[in-house]
Amino acid sequence: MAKTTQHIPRNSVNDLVKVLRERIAQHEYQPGAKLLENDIAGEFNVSRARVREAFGALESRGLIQRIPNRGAEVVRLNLTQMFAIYEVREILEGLCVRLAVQNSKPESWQDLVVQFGRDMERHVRNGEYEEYIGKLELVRRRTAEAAHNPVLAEMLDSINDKTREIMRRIIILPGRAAEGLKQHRAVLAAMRKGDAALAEKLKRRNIRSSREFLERFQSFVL
Amino acid sequence: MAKTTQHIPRNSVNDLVKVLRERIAQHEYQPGAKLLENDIAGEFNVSRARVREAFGALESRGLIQRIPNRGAEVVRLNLTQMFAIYEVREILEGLCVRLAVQNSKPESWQDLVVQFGRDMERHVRNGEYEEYIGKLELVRRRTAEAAHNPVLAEMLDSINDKTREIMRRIIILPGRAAEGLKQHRAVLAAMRKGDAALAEKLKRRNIRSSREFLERFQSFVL
DNA sequence: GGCAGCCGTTTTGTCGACAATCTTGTTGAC
DNA sequence: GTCAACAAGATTGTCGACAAAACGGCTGCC
Repeated sequence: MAKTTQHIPRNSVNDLVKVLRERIAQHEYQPGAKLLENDIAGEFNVSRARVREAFGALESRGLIQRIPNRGAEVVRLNLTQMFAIYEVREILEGLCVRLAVQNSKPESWQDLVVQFGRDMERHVRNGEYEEYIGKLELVRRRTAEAAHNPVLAEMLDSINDKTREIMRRIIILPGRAAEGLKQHRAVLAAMRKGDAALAEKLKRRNIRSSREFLERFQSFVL
Repeated sequence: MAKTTQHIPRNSVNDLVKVLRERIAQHEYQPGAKLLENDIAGEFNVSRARVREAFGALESRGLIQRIPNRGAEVVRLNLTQMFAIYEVREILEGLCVRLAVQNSKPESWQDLVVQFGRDMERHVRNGEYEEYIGKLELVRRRTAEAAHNPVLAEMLDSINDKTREIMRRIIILPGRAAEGLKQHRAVLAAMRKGDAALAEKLKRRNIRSSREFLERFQSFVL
Protein backbone atom coordinates (compact mmCIF):
# COMPACT_ATOMS: atom_id res chain seq x y z
CA MET A 1 0.00 0.00 0.00
CA ALA A 2 2.55 2.54 1.12
CA LYS A 3 4.46 2.79 -2.13
CA THR A 4 8.01 3.11 -0.93
CA THR A 5 9.02 5.64 -3.51
CA GLN A 6 12.11 6.98 -1.85
CA HIS A 7 11.41 10.48 -3.04
CA ILE A 8 14.30 12.77 -2.53
CA PRO A 9 12.52 15.64 -0.84
CA ARG A 10 12.10 18.42 -3.38
CA ASN A 11 11.88 20.79 -0.53
CA SER A 12 13.39 24.11 -1.40
CA VAL A 13 15.27 24.11 1.88
CA ASN A 14 17.01 20.93 0.78
CA ASP A 15 18.09 22.59 -2.42
CA LEU A 16 19.45 25.42 -0.38
CA VAL A 17 21.39 23.01 1.79
CA LYS A 18 22.81 21.34 -1.27
CA VAL A 19 24.08 24.58 -2.76
CA LEU A 20 25.58 25.80 0.49
CA ARG A 21 27.20 22.42 1.11
CA GLU A 22 28.82 22.58 -2.29
CA ARG A 23 30.05 26.11 -1.76
CA ILE A 24 31.59 25.25 1.56
CA ALA A 25 33.13 22.06 0.22
CA GLN A 26 34.94 23.84 -2.58
CA HIS A 27 35.92 26.75 -0.37
CA GLU A 28 33.81 29.21 -2.29
CA TYR A 29 32.99 30.16 1.27
CA GLN A 30 36.40 30.04 2.91
CA PRO A 31 36.94 28.38 6.27
CA GLY A 32 36.20 30.86 8.99
CA ALA A 33 34.03 33.01 6.72
CA LYS A 34 30.98 34.46 8.36
CA LEU A 35 27.66 33.46 6.84
CA LEU A 36 25.06 36.21 7.07
CA GLU A 37 21.47 35.09 7.02
CA ASN A 38 20.36 38.24 5.27
CA ASP A 39 22.85 37.96 2.46
CA ILE A 40 21.99 34.38 1.69
CA ALA A 41 18.29 34.98 2.01
CA GLY A 42 18.65 37.90 -0.37
CA GLU A 43 20.70 36.01 -2.91
CA PHE A 44 18.24 33.14 -3.12
CA ASN A 45 15.20 35.33 -2.74
CA VAL A 46 13.89 33.49 0.25
CA SER A 47 13.09 34.43 3.78
CA ARG A 48 15.53 34.13 6.64
CA ALA A 49 13.45 31.35 8.14
CA ARG A 50 14.45 29.03 5.33
CA VAL A 51 18.06 29.99 5.61
CA ARG A 52 17.99 29.27 9.29
CA GLU A 53 16.48 25.87 8.70
CA ALA A 54 19.23 25.13 6.22
CA PHE A 55 21.78 26.28 8.79
CA GLY A 56 20.36 23.72 11.20
CA ALA A 57 21.23 20.98 8.74
CA LEU A 58 24.62 22.44 7.90
CA GLU A 59 25.52 22.69 11.55
CA SER A 60 24.64 19.12 12.37
CA ARG A 61 26.69 18.07 9.36
CA GLY A 62 29.64 19.80 10.96
CA LEU A 63 30.12 22.22 8.09
CA ILE A 64 29.34 25.39 9.94
CA GLN A 65 29.56 26.46 13.53
CA ARG A 66 26.92 28.63 15.11
CA ILE A 67 27.36 30.71 18.18
CA PRO A 68 24.21 32.14 19.76
CA ASN A 69 23.58 35.74 18.85
CA ARG A 70 26.80 35.87 16.89
CA GLY A 71 25.99 34.02 13.76
CA ALA A 72 27.32 31.15 11.73
CA GLU A 73 30.72 30.64 10.22
CA VAL A 74 32.33 27.98 8.10
CA VAL A 75 34.19 25.49 10.26
CA ARG A 76 37.93 25.86 10.14
CA LEU A 77 39.87 22.63 10.54
CA ASN A 78 43.31 22.56 12.07
CA LEU A 79 45.87 19.82 11.53
CA THR A 80 44.78 17.82 14.56
CA GLN A 81 41.19 17.73 13.40
CA MET A 82 42.31 16.86 9.91
CA PHE A 83 44.23 13.91 11.26
CA ALA A 84 41.20 12.80 13.20
CA ILE A 85 39.29 12.77 9.94
CA TYR A 86 42.04 10.80 8.26
CA GLU A 87 41.98 8.13 10.94
CA VAL A 88 38.33 7.55 10.22
CA ARG A 89 38.67 8.02 6.52
CA GLU A 90 41.29 5.33 6.27
CA ILE A 91 39.10 2.59 7.63
CA LEU A 92 35.91 3.80 5.96
CA GLU A 93 37.46 3.99 2.52
CA GLY A 94 39.04 0.62 3.14
CA LEU A 95 35.70 -0.87 4.08
CA CYS A 96 34.09 0.76 1.08
CA VAL A 97 36.54 -0.80 -1.33
CA ARG A 98 36.26 -4.20 0.29
CA LEU A 99 32.47 -4.18 0.13
CA ALA A 100 32.54 -2.95 -3.44
CA VAL A 101 34.72 -5.88 -4.47
CA GLN A 102 32.64 -8.37 -2.52
CA ASN A 103 29.40 -7.14 -4.07
CA SER A 104 30.34 -7.02 -7.72
CA LYS A 105 31.99 -8.99 -10.47
CA PRO A 106 35.71 -8.39 -11.01
CA GLU A 107 35.05 -7.59 -14.67
CA SER A 108 32.98 -4.61 -13.69
CA TRP A 109 36.15 -2.70 -12.80
CA GLN A 110 37.80 -3.29 -16.13
CA ASP A 111 36.83 0.08 -17.59
CA LEU A 112 38.32 1.89 -14.63
CA VAL A 113 41.54 -0.07 -14.95
CA VAL A 114 41.71 1.08 -18.54
CA GLN A 115 40.98 4.68 -17.66
CA PHE A 116 43.90 4.65 -15.26
CA GLY A 117 46.26 3.37 -17.93
CA ARG A 118 49.00 5.02 -19.96
CA ASP A 119 46.89 8.05 -20.86
CA MET A 120 46.43 8.93 -17.26
CA GLU A 121 50.14 8.58 -16.64
CA ARG A 122 50.76 11.09 -19.35
CA HIS A 123 48.21 13.50 -17.93
CA VAL A 124 49.82 13.35 -14.52
CA ARG A 125 53.30 13.79 -15.97
CA ASN A 126 52.08 16.89 -17.79
CA GLY A 127 50.45 18.32 -14.71
CA GLU A 128 46.95 18.04 -16.15
CA TYR A 129 45.48 17.41 -12.76
CA GLU A 130 41.86 18.14 -13.55
CA GLU A 131 41.63 14.98 -15.64
CA TYR A 132 43.15 13.00 -12.81
CA ILE A 133 40.92 14.50 -10.16
CA GLY A 134 37.91 13.87 -12.32
CA LYS A 135 38.74 10.19 -12.65
CA LEU A 136 39.36 9.89 -8.94
CA GLU A 137 35.91 11.30 -8.35
CA LEU A 138 34.53 8.73 -10.75
CA VAL A 139 36.22 5.87 -8.92
CA ARG A 140 34.92 7.24 -5.67
CA ARG A 141 31.35 7.26 -6.93
CA ARG A 142 31.51 3.85 -8.53
CA THR A 143 33.04 2.28 -5.47
CA ALA A 144 30.55 3.87 -3.10
CA GLU A 145 27.68 2.69 -5.29
CA ALA A 146 28.98 -0.85 -5.52
CA ALA A 147 29.54 -1.03 -1.77
CA HIS A 148 25.78 -0.84 -1.48
CA ASN A 149 25.76 0.67 1.96
CA PRO A 150 23.92 3.99 2.31
CA VAL A 151 25.19 4.61 5.82
CA LEU A 152 28.77 4.25 4.73
CA ALA A 153 28.13 6.37 1.65
CA GLU A 154 26.67 9.13 3.75
CA MET A 155 29.65 9.15 6.09
CA LEU A 156 32.09 9.25 3.22
CA ASP A 157 30.14 12.10 1.67
CA SER A 158 30.34 13.99 4.90
CA ILE A 159 34.08 13.49 5.05
CA ASN A 160 34.41 14.41 1.43
CA ASP A 161 32.67 17.73 2.01
CA LYS A 162 35.23 18.61 4.61
CA THR A 163 38.34 17.46 2.77
CA ARG A 164 37.65 17.90 -0.92
CA GLU A 165 39.50 21.15 -1.32
CA ILE A 166 42.41 19.98 0.82
CA MET A 167 42.68 16.86 -1.32
CA ARG A 168 42.99 19.01 -4.42
CA ARG A 169 45.87 20.87 -2.86
CA ILE A 170 47.56 17.66 -1.81
CA ILE A 171 47.35 16.27 -5.30
CA ILE A 172 49.22 19.26 -6.63
CA LEU A 173 52.08 18.71 -4.19
CA PRO A 174 55.36 17.68 -5.80
CA GLY A 175 55.37 13.96 -6.45
CA ARG A 176 51.98 13.31 -4.92
CA ALA A 177 49.98 12.78 -8.09
CA ALA A 178 52.49 10.30 -9.49
CA GLU A 179 52.64 8.34 -6.27
CA GLY A 180 48.90 8.51 -5.82
CA LEU A 181 48.30 7.26 -9.32
CA LYS A 182 50.55 4.28 -8.69
CA GLN A 183 48.60 3.47 -5.55
CA HIS A 184 45.23 3.82 -7.21
CA ARG A 185 46.33 1.52 -9.98
CA ALA A 186 47.38 -1.04 -7.42
CA VAL A 187 44.02 -0.81 -5.69
CA LEU A 188 42.19 -1.14 -8.99
CA ALA A 189 44.32 -4.12 -9.96
CA ALA A 190 43.37 -5.87 -6.75
CA MET A 191 39.73 -5.03 -7.34
CA ARG A 192 40.00 -6.33 -10.88
CA LYS A 193 41.34 -9.59 -9.48
CA GLY A 194 38.48 -9.75 -7.03
CA ASP A 195 40.84 -9.74 -4.06
CA ALA A 196 38.80 -7.81 -1.53
CA ALA A 197 41.21 -8.10 1.36
CA LEU A 198 44.16 -6.92 -0.68
CA ALA A 199 42.20 -4.06 -2.19
CA GLU A 200 41.21 -2.93 1.30
CA LYS A 201 44.77 -3.10 2.51
CA LEU A 202 46.06 -1.13 -0.43
CA LYS A 203 43.33 1.46 -0.15
CA ARG A 204 44.17 2.04 3.49
CA ARG A 205 47.81 2.36 2.61
CA ASN A 206 46.84 4.90 -0.04
CA ILE A 207 44.98 7.04 2.49
CA ARG A 208 47.85 6.84 4.95
CA SER A 209 50.20 7.95 2.23
CA SER A 210 47.98 10.91 1.44
CA ARG A 211 47.95 11.72 5.12
CA GLU A 212 51.73 11.77 5.20
CA PHE A 213 51.85 14.33 2.44
CA LEU A 214 49.41 16.43 4.39
CA GLU A 215 51.62 16.19 7.43
CA ARG A 216 54.75 17.00 5.50
CA PHE A 217 53.32 19.96 3.59
CA GLN A 218 50.79 21.14 6.12
CA SER A 219 51.84 24.75 5.86
CA PHE A 220 51.08 24.79 2.15
CA VAL A 221 47.79 22.98 2.42
CA LEU A 222 46.08 24.32 5.53
CA MET B 1 41.97 37.71 21.80
CA ALA B 2 39.34 35.35 20.48
CA LYS B 3 39.13 33.12 23.51
CA THR B 4 38.47 29.74 21.98
CA THR B 5 35.93 28.71 24.56
CA GLN B 6 34.24 25.94 22.65
CA HIS B 7 30.88 26.89 24.04
CA ILE B 8 28.28 24.32 23.33
CA PRO B 9 25.66 26.54 21.78
CA ARG B 10 23.06 27.28 24.39
CA ASN B 11 20.65 27.92 21.64
CA SER B 12 17.22 26.74 22.56
CA VAL B 13 16.94 25.01 19.22
CA ASN B 14 19.89 22.85 20.17
CA ASP B 15 18.21 21.87 23.39
CA LEU B 16 15.17 20.96 21.40
CA VAL B 17 17.25 18.80 19.09
CA LYS B 18 18.82 17.06 22.05
CA VAL B 19 15.49 16.18 23.60
CA LEU B 20 13.99 14.97 20.34
CA ARG B 21 17.10 12.94 19.56
CA GLU B 22 16.82 11.25 22.89
CA ARG B 23 13.16 10.48 22.45
CA ILE B 24 13.72 8.98 19.05
CA ALA B 25 16.73 6.99 20.23
CA GLN B 26 14.81 5.32 23.04
CA HIS B 27 11.74 4.79 20.90
CA GLU B 28 9.64 7.12 22.95
CA TYR B 29 8.67 8.21 19.47
CA GLN B 30 8.30 4.88 17.73
CA PRO B 31 9.78 4.25 14.30
CA GLY B 32 7.32 5.40 11.69
CA ALA B 33 5.55 7.73 14.10
CA LYS B 34 4.46 11.02 12.61
CA LEU B 35 5.93 14.12 14.21
CA LEU B 36 3.54 17.06 14.17
CA GLU B 37 5.12 20.47 14.27
CA ASN B 38 2.21 21.94 16.17
CA ASP B 39 2.23 19.31 18.89
CA ILE B 40 5.92 19.68 19.57
CA ALA B 41 5.81 23.45 19.39
CA GLY B 42 2.93 23.37 21.86
CA GLU B 43 4.62 21.00 24.26
CA PHE B 44 7.78 23.07 24.47
CA ASN B 45 5.99 26.39 24.25
CA VAL B 46 7.92 27.55 21.23
CA SER B 47 6.97 28.60 17.76
CA ARG B 48 6.87 26.24 14.83
CA ALA B 49 9.85 28.00 13.28
CA ARG B 50 12.10 26.61 15.97
CA VAL B 51 10.66 23.16 15.62
CA ARG B 52 11.28 23.27 11.91
CA GLU B 53 14.85 24.29 12.43
CA ALA B 54 15.31 21.38 14.79
CA PHE B 55 13.75 19.10 12.19
CA GLY B 56 16.40 20.24 9.75
CA ALA B 57 19.08 18.96 12.08
CA LEU B 58 17.22 15.75 12.86
CA GLU B 59 16.74 15.02 9.20
CA SER B 60 20.38 15.47 8.28
CA ARG B 61 21.23 13.20 11.19
CA GLY B 62 19.09 10.55 9.58
CA LEU B 63 16.72 10.28 12.50
CA ILE B 64 13.61 11.52 10.77
CA GLN B 65 12.41 11.57 7.22
CA ARG B 66 10.57 14.53 5.80
CA ILE B 67 8.35 14.48 2.78
CA PRO B 68 7.29 17.84 1.37
CA ASN B 69 3.82 18.88 2.42
CA ARG B 70 3.36 15.63 4.28
CA GLY B 71 5.39 16.09 7.35
CA ALA B 72 8.11 14.33 9.25
CA GLU B 73 8.23 10.84 10.62
CA VAL B 74 10.72 8.82 12.60
CA VAL B 75 12.89 6.74 10.30
CA ARG B 76 12.02 3.06 10.30
CA LEU B 77 14.98 0.74 9.74
CA ASN B 78 14.57 -2.63 8.10
CA LEU B 79 16.96 -5.53 8.48
CA THR B 80 18.99 -4.59 5.41
CA GLN B 81 19.58 -1.09 6.67
CA MET B 82 20.42 -2.42 10.09
CA PHE B 83 23.05 -4.68 8.57
CA ALA B 84 24.48 -1.73 6.70
CA ILE B 85 24.87 0.05 10.02
CA TYR B 86 26.52 -2.98 11.55
CA GLU B 87 29.08 -3.17 8.78
CA VAL B 88 30.15 0.35 9.58
CA ARG B 89 29.74 -0.05 13.28
CA GLU B 90 32.11 -3.00 13.36
CA ILE B 91 35.06 -1.11 11.97
CA LEU B 92 34.30 2.14 13.77
CA GLU B 93 34.02 0.50 17.18
CA GLY B 94 37.14 -1.46 16.40
CA LEU B 95 39.01 1.68 15.51
CA CYS B 96 37.70 3.39 18.61
CA VAL B 97 39.00 0.68 20.90
CA ARG B 98 42.35 0.60 19.15
CA LEU B 99 42.82 4.34 19.43
CA ALA B 100 41.69 4.31 23.05
CA VAL B 101 44.35 1.76 23.91
CA GLN B 102 47.02 3.57 21.95
CA ASN B 103 46.26 6.88 23.63
CA SER B 104 46.13 5.85 27.27
CA LYS B 105 47.93 3.87 29.89
CA PRO B 106 46.90 0.24 30.35
CA GLU B 107 46.29 0.86 34.04
CA SER B 108 43.57 3.34 33.22
CA TRP B 109 41.26 0.46 32.30
CA GLN B 110 41.72 -1.38 35.56
CA ASP B 111 38.57 -0.05 37.17
CA LEU B 112 36.49 -1.19 34.22
CA VAL B 113 38.03 -4.65 34.38
CA VAL B 114 36.97 -4.79 38.00
CA GLN B 115 33.47 -3.59 37.25
CA PHE B 116 33.07 -6.40 34.78
CA GLY B 117 34.12 -8.99 37.35
CA ARG B 118 32.17 -11.58 39.31
CA ASP B 119 29.47 -9.16 40.41
CA MET B 120 28.55 -8.45 36.84
CA GLU B 121 28.42 -12.18 36.09
CA ARG B 122 25.92 -12.56 38.87
CA HIS B 123 23.83 -9.69 37.62
CA VAL B 124 23.67 -11.17 34.14
CA ARG B 125 22.82 -14.62 35.50
CA ASN B 126 19.98 -13.09 37.47
CA GLY B 127 18.67 -11.19 34.49
CA GLU B 128 19.44 -7.79 36.03
CA TYR B 129 20.15 -6.30 32.66
CA GLU B 130 19.92 -2.65 33.60
CA GLU B 131 23.13 -2.89 35.57
CA TYR B 132 24.82 -4.54 32.64
CA ILE B 133 23.54 -2.04 30.10
CA GLY B 134 24.61 0.79 32.33
CA LYS B 135 28.14 -0.52 32.51
CA LEU B 136 28.27 -1.04 28.77
CA GLU B 137 27.30 2.57 28.34
CA LEU B 138 30.09 3.55 30.69
CA VAL B 139 32.65 1.56 28.72
CA ARG B 140 31.37 3.14 25.55
CA ARG B 141 31.82 6.64 26.91
CA ARG B 142 35.23 6.00 28.40
CA THR B 143 36.50 4.39 25.24
CA ALA B 144 35.19 7.14 23.00
CA GLU B 145 36.78 9.77 25.24
CA ALA B 146 40.12 8.03 25.30
CA ALA B 147 40.11 7.59 21.53
CA HIS B 148 40.40 11.33 21.35
CA ASN B 149 38.80 11.66 17.97
CA PRO B 150 35.73 13.91 17.79
CA VAL B 151 34.84 12.87 14.26
CA LEU B 152 34.79 9.22 15.24
CA ALA B 153 32.86 10.03 18.41
CA GLU B 154 30.24 11.89 16.45
CA MET B 155 29.77 9.01 14.03
CA LEU B 156 29.46 6.51 16.83
CA ASP B 157 26.93 8.75 18.53
CA SER B 158 24.94 8.90 15.37
CA ILE B 159 24.96 5.13 15.08
CA ASN B 160 24.11 4.79 18.71
CA ASP B 161 21.03 6.96 18.30
CA LYS B 162 19.74 4.62 15.65
CA THR B 163 20.52 1.33 17.35
CA ARG B 164 20.31 1.94 21.08
CA GLU B 165 16.86 0.51 21.53
CA ILE B 166 17.59 -2.45 19.26
CA MET B 167 20.71 -3.20 21.29
CA ARG B 168 18.63 -3.35 24.43
CA ARG B 169 16.38 -5.89 22.87
CA ILE B 170 19.31 -7.94 21.65
CA ILE B 171 20.83 -8.04 25.12
CA ILE B 172 17.67 -9.56 26.48
CA LEU B 173 17.77 -12.38 23.94
CA PRO B 174 18.43 -15.83 25.40
CA GLY B 175 22.12 -16.33 25.92
CA ARG B 176 23.17 -12.99 24.48
CA ALA B 177 24.02 -11.18 27.70
CA ALA B 178 26.22 -14.03 28.93
CA GLU B 179 28.05 -14.30 25.64
CA GLY B 180 28.34 -10.55 25.32
CA LEU B 181 29.77 -10.25 28.80
CA LYS B 182 32.41 -12.82 28.00
CA GLN B 183 33.36 -10.88 24.90
CA HIS B 184 33.49 -7.57 26.66
CA ARG B 185 35.72 -9.03 29.33
CA ALA B 186 38.05 -10.32 26.65
CA VAL B 187 38.20 -6.89 25.03
CA LEU B 188 38.84 -5.22 28.37
CA ALA B 189 41.55 -7.74 29.17
CA ALA B 190 43.32 -6.91 25.93
CA MET B 191 42.96 -3.21 26.67
CA ARG B 192 44.31 -3.76 30.15
CA LYS B 193 47.33 -5.45 28.60
CA GLY B 194 47.78 -2.54 26.24
CA ASP B 195 47.40 -4.78 23.20
CA ALA B 196 45.66 -2.43 20.79
CA ALA B 197 45.56 -4.76 17.80
CA LEU B 198 44.08 -7.61 19.81
CA ALA B 199 41.53 -5.35 21.46
CA GLU B 200 40.43 -4.11 18.06
CA LYS B 201 40.11 -7.63 16.72
CA LEU B 202 38.08 -8.78 19.70
CA LYS B 203 35.85 -5.73 19.59
CA ARG B 204 35.07 -6.35 15.95
CA ARG B 205 34.31 -9.96 16.73
CA ASN B 206 32.00 -8.76 19.48
CA ILE B 207 30.04 -6.56 17.08
CA ARG B 208 29.81 -9.37 14.53
CA SER B 209 28.47 -11.65 17.22
CA SER B 210 25.85 -9.10 18.16
CA ARG B 211 24.94 -8.84 14.52
CA GLU B 212 24.41 -12.58 14.33
CA PHE B 213 21.94 -12.46 17.17
CA LEU B 214 20.11 -9.70 15.37
CA GLU B 215 19.98 -11.84 12.25
CA ARG B 216 18.83 -14.90 14.11
CA PHE B 217 16.14 -13.18 16.16
CA GLN B 218 15.21 -10.45 13.77
CA SER B 219 11.50 -11.04 14.11
CA PHE B 220 11.67 -10.41 17.84
CA VAL B 221 13.86 -7.36 17.61
CA LEU B 222 12.65 -5.38 14.59
C1' DG C 1 -22.83 -1.60 -1.24
C1' DG C 2 -19.07 0.74 -3.50
C1' DC C 3 -16.90 4.58 -5.35
C1' DA C 4 -15.97 9.33 -7.24
C1' DG C 5 -16.05 13.95 -6.24
C1' DC C 6 -16.74 17.84 -3.16
C1' DC C 7 -15.83 20.58 1.05
C1' DG C 8 -14.30 21.77 5.66
C1' DT C 9 -10.39 20.82 8.66
C1' DT C 10 -5.78 19.94 9.63
C1' DT C 11 -1.02 20.42 8.66
C1' DT C 12 2.82 22.17 6.33
C1' DG C 13 5.34 26.06 3.65
C1' DT C 14 6.57 30.72 3.60
C1' DC C 15 7.00 35.21 4.97
C1' DG C 16 7.59 39.75 7.30
C1' DA C 17 7.68 42.14 11.78
C1' DC C 18 9.43 42.99 16.21
C1' DA C 19 12.61 42.23 20.22
C1' DA C 20 17.11 41.10 21.98
C1' DT C 21 21.88 41.09 21.34
C1' DC C 22 26.11 42.19 19.35
C1' DT C 23 29.18 45.29 16.64
C1' DT C 24 31.03 49.51 15.32
C1' DG C 25 31.99 54.24 15.39
C1' DT C 26 31.98 58.47 18.10
C1' DT C 27 32.49 61.31 21.81
C1' DG C 28 34.61 62.99 25.80
C1' DA C 29 37.29 62.66 30.05
C1' DC C 30 41.84 62.01 31.80
C1' DG D 1 47.09 59.64 22.86
C1' DT D 2 44.37 56.16 25.39
C1' DC D 3 40.55 54.36 27.07
C1' DA D 4 35.70 54.05 28.69
C1' DA D 5 31.02 55.07 28.02
C1' DC D 6 27.56 55.78 24.92
C1' DA D 7 24.78 55.67 20.69
C1' DA D 8 23.54 54.05 16.13
C1' DG D 9 23.45 50.41 13.11
C1' DA D 10 23.62 45.65 11.95
C1' DT D 11 22.55 40.88 12.94
C1' DT D 12 20.37 37.20 15.15
C1' DG D 13 16.29 35.14 17.89
C1' DT D 14 11.51 34.58 18.07
C1' DC D 15 6.95 34.79 16.89
C1' DG D 16 2.30 34.91 14.72
C1' DA D 17 -0.20 35.31 10.30
C1' DC D 18 -1.43 33.87 5.88
C1' DA D 19 -1.24 30.71 1.71
C1' DA D 20 -0.93 26.17 -0.19
C1' DA D 21 -1.33 21.46 0.11
C1' DA D 22 -2.93 17.15 2.07
C1' DC D 23 -6.29 14.68 4.84
C1' DG D 24 -10.87 12.98 6.19
C1' DG D 25 -15.61 12.69 6.06
C1' DC D 26 -19.74 13.43 3.62
C1' DT D 27 -22.85 13.27 -0.15
C1' DG D 28 -24.79 11.50 -4.05
C1' DC D 29 -24.52 8.71 -8.08
C1' DC D 30 -24.35 4.13 -10.13
